[in-house]
Amino acid sequence: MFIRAVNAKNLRIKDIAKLAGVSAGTVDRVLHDRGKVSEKALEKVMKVMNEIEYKPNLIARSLSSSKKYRIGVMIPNPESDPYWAQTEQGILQAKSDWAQYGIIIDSFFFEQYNKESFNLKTLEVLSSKLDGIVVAPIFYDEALLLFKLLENNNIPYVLFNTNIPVAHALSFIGQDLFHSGLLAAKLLSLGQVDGGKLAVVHMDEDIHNSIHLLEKERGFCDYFNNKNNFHFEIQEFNLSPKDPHLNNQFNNLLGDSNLRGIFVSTSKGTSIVASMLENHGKKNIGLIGYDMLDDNLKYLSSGIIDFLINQNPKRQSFLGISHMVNYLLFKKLAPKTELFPLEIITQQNVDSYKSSAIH
Amino acid sequence: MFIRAVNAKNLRIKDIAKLAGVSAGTVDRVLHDRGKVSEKALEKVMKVMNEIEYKPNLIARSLSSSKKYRIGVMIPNPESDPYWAQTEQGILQAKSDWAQYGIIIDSFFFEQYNKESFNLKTLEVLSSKLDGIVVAPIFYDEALLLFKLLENNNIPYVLFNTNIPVAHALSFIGQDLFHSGLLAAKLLSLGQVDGGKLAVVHMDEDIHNSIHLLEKERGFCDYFNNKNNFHFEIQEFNLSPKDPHLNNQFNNLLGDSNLRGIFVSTSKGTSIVASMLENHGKKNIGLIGYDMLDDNLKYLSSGIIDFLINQNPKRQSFLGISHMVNYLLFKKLAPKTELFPLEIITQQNVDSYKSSAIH
DNA sequence: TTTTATAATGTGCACGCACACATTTTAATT
DNA sequence: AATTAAAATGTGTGCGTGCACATTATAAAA
Repeated sequence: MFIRAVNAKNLRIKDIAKLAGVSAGTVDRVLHDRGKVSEKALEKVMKVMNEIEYKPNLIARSLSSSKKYRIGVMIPNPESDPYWAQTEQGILQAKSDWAQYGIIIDSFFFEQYNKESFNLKTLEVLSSKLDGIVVAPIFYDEALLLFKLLENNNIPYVLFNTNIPVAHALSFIGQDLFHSGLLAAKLLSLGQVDGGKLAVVHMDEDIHNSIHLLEKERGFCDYFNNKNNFHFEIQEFNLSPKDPHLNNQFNNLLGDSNLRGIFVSTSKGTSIVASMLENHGKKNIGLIGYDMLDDNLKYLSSGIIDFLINQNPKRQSFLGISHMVNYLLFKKLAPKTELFPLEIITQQNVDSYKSSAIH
Repeated sequence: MFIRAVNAKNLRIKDIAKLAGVSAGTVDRVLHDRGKVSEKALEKVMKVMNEIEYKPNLIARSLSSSKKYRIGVMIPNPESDPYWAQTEQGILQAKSDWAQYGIIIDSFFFEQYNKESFNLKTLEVLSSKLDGIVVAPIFYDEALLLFKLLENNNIPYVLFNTNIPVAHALSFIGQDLFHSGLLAAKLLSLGQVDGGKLAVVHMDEDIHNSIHLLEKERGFCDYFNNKNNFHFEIQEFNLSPKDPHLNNQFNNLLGDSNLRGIFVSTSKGTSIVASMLENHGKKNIGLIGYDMLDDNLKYLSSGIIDFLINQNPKRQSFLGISHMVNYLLFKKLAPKTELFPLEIITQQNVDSYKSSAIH
């Protein structure tokens, strides 16, 4: 028969102090490990702490400290790409949501295809005296430099969109790209009775710098390697939207009468390929791409795009910032990696996603 | 050239008082419409309020009032159905999340197929002096009675799972069931080249009381009505898991060599049908059902179930409670209806959903 | 023992708001 | 003009923490 504070509720620091026979100040020092506590006192407080499950009142805590935190967010210029425009939506949402908690959010836009601009922004960020950074580290080496500098200055940071596992980030928010490609393969092969040719299209300025796109391709191919009942030939295309020969390359690709389906690894590329398909009047070629951008939705509803995989850029940035806020404000640690579900968007459920407030 | 408090930030009640030339008490009375304010003072305060966009510090507010709110949650007994067990997970999550904010959550379980038990719980809830109710109102008439009583006692309530639009609920959380059925139809017809028979199976004790299941069926049929290139015959089956003739009825259904696919409208029914299919060794019949219950996931990974539509019971209850908390604690109004996206679960993305912390 | 440095402990205020209560102003009545 | 009631306004305290600062105990040196 032991006595236990089962219903232990609402015990304040003051109560702990009384129970331990010390002052609130001493309890505070123990709680925050500030030192200057005798062994005897420490023991007494610890004993009470173990008996009573103390849960600090987070509201009181954040009111008391009521520090104004500044968070910096680094993403590619949202004006240059609708994908990043959606990311910015999440930032703006977070901004207004957290404003009342004294959180100030500053955005830093670099150029999507210009590594040097990332370095420039890194310097800007460093000199801005921020309390935390949330960043989409799309340039590997440049990001490593950023991380090193942040760590030197003891500034916590959160990653999203692109994972860099060697970083000491508080958290990463994004998707499992291998499985993303795998899923695309499955969806593209649905309803395909006999084999043929499938194309993987990367529409990016610099594919060799984009490990994440290749990861999607790897997943895509993996699906067919494990299904020996399917007989598909898979071909990779690296296209650049600025390439003057783009049209020729497409003619090449779409001219193949064996072509059964196309998987596009980027959101912006998806609508470009869709428009090409539309122009060529090819309606019987499957098309899978990424994200609920306006252009993509248009082609989805007209049936040219069959499926979209939603990467949820808006929610990624929003959650990244929220994790940082929770860390700064409430000292709550976010999960080290938070992988978003691979959401499948099709004509029939697209509206349910569009209207959903939780996205 | 007008002067505007654009950067209006962090203005406290005290500041408004000073600006308006009154005391903080007067501002407080205006803010909360407590009366006892002269016209002159009211005008002065209002003028300042309009110039400066006052945003109360919600943290300070909730600390100050620091009332202990009690919320009641009514759902069917989670032990009788894994779907409701997941719902309970959301309740438990909310319970631990909000505990530190002084929110107390009490659960009230009624019997899934017993309307009278709902009435009994209604009385219990009423006598429990709760500050808000979150309920899955699966019995229409009985729920109306509950609502009436709650309204008489000025107790706010939130609905989830089943919508009852005539209620004056703060909010409803759930899905658009018509589109849910529509989506099921699309997915089931994927890869079906020629026609055949499709079955809609309702596995419920009392289908006539379950308008929501019929809504799914309506959506399902609607898909084929709009696609005259498909030639499917659709047949409806109302089965009860307790029916002694269940096996016979299944033999009847599965014996039909024209059967191409089955759509099951409930989560529990999905695994039951799946097990029957497995027993009959029918692997070429498409199967679509609901929710990521353990049994369903087993059949999904073995390929008997092709797709699951995720209703997200856990998140529904969690969000329902969160809406109530935000209303009580911060006076924040939730959207009148919050429709969850129709999430498509398949072998290839199921893991990304299972590991996702945001679900 | 007295002095002095240092470690340990305790006290009090601010954070912004809500609400109770005290005080002052106004108007009505004698 | 004096009294009184009511209306309007102002003041102060608590909510639980965090943190700065004041105070006390302890031990070492004189």
